[in-house]
Amino acid sequence: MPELPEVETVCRGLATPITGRTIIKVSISGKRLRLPWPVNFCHRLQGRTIHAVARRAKYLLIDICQGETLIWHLGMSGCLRLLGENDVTPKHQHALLTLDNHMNLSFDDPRRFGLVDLWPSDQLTHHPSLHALGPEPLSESFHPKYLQQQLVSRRSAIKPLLLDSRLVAGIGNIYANEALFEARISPFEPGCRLSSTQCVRLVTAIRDVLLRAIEAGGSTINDFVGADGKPGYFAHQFRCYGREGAGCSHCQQPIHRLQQAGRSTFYCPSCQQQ
DNA sequence: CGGTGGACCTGCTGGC
DNA sequence: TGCCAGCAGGTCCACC
Repeated sequence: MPELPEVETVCRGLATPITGRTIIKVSISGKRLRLPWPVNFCHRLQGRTIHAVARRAKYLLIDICQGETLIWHLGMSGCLRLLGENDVTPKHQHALLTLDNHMNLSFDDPRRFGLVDLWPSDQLTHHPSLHALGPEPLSESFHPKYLQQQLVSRRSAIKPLLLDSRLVAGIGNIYANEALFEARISPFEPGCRLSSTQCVRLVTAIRDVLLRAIEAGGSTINDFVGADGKPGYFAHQFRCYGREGAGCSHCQQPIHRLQQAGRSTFYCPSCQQQ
């Protein structure tokens, strides 16, 4: 579910309502997520005031003052949202943070691929999950020349390369497919064979697709909702992802689907030729 | 070193 | 209706 635009949607949705609030009570399911729960997690959060909410790649960073930051990853199926006192408890809720205005920050994650960690704020770049991340795709450091430099020695196909967070952080399967479609580049093209023109088109397409998705509040496929519980609407704008057999919006030829490095790749064989 | 495939989990869908 | 296979937005690790 959550790729960069979905995490950005959650981040923006949480920032105003929770910044400045104090955590008065914490409970967890105790079920293991991708990492074990931090030692004394509940106790360490109680009484702390939320100072800021930010995003890095697909990680939410919640600064809880006194020099510590909550690192929160939603995995494949995680939802982090605000619930009122009378809202129904989600079926797979693993953490509940009660704030001093009696709102509850609820983390629900059926597949338990999510990650929660507590880390010194001034050491965030050394966190094992954050230290090797490449540039943010919406930042100025992700530009066509950078991309081409990174690809010059990479012989594998461009699609799986876009999912490598060391090269560029936060692009997932949906937006890799959509960006390559928009740039009219074959997902099977070896990275090192992309021309500088193609790199320009690809960087532009990645930015465009991500920005349009953020504007639409992310993509809801089965269950994604923002911090306010509302779904995202970008799935309505998918041009290739999940559209196997449907007509390409440019040439009307059917969209194909293949497995590539274990993940589904959707593409138009006519518009995205090698 | 670079690339692939499996593992981690649960839930949904479609076919029989 | 019920069972089963296949699939899913992410990341890490072992293996070639």
